[in-house]
Amino acid sequence: MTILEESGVEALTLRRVARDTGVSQAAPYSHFRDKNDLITAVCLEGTKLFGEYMSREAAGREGPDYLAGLAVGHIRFALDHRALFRLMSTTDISEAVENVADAPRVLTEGYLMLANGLAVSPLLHFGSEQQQLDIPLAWGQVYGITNLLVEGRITPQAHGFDDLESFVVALVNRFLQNSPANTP
Amino acid sequence: MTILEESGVEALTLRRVARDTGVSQAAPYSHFRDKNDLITAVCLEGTKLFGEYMSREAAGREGPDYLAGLAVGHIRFALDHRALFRLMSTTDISEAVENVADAPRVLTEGYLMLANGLAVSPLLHFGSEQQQLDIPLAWGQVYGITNLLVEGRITPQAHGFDDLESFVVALVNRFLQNSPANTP
DNA sequence: TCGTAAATCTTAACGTTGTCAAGTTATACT
DNA sequence: AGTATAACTTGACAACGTTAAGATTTACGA
Repeated sequence: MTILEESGVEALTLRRVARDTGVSQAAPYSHFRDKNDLITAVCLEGTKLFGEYMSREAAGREGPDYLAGLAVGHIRFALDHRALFRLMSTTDISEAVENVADAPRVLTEGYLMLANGLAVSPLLHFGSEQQQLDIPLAWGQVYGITNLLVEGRITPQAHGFDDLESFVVALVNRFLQNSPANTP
Repeated sequence: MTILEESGVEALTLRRVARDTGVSQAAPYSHFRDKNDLITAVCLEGTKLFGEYMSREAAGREGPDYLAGLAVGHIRFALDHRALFRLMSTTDISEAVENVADAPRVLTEGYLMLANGLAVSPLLHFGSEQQQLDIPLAWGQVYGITNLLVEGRITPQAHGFDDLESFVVALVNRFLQNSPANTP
């Protein structure tokens, strides 16, 4: 995970890991089935860190603020660990999670934490049959903004904001402002 | 681009391209500076196709429907060409675009077409100073939903829809329903 | 028409990677 | 004490990106 952030994805190689550990080229094969297994393990680590980011930002907040905190944590994690986030976005760890002891904990952290946060947010206290659409909608909103920021396709500066924090907060407020719970 | 869709990204190799063309291993270096140059070229091709998808779906529509068409085209392209979409999402083609003759055309197609579509959509006819936030918000919404669908993290079935089309239409309608232009 | 310059291709080689096979050491348990 | 299991080593293979040196084709002006 250190390699990933210092040298990028293309440097995350089995031989490099072995070299950095001061061990021989084929040694990692005693710990990982193949390279994909290494990547999966890194992604599982990332999932925990991801959950920590979101928990930290959302802690102590309530209602819409809780949701905003999750979004800020989501985006901050992605920007602090771009390569890891990209890797996690395109890696299927579902079959690996089934073989992990603390699978439920891993699952409730990370992405599903956002879904859980949505489930208890005032965004859904509206009673419409369309309300279940708000879960993928809000999830996709955060996920999409995160991706656009990570890939540099949008920037706070291009929209008249000095720092990331204020930009994200403005976006979240604008998003929540549009939600049916706040426009009855 | 055919290789990409039939065998995935890891199969998109200079040597494979040479082999499939019936030419020798180093021949591609007469046409591409390096592998990254190959990828960039493929992404440029993809950008045109991307624009065609969105144009096709949005053609003949107006107002909110135009925006919905763009979204459907966006998502349909990504699902029809997953590997290509993923590659395009994580490739910076900005410096390549500057050296291409029809740069403006390429730019207005693809991602920026969505932004342009937003600029003329009723979503922004509200006069608020926050309106400029709606561009990244709507862009991120479509982009995020697309990613979640491509990576299989959400499915139409999981939300009670039979096919993709109806699911996307419902999402877009729900999204537009929440926009300030429609909740004055 | 001929010759030259550019574009395109070929072969050969280098270093790096993922992966496997065989054998070695160390650790732990009966 | 002996053995099984885990962790490691060396060595090798094919495939990849990339470069160098040279051959071939093509186009085009003298």
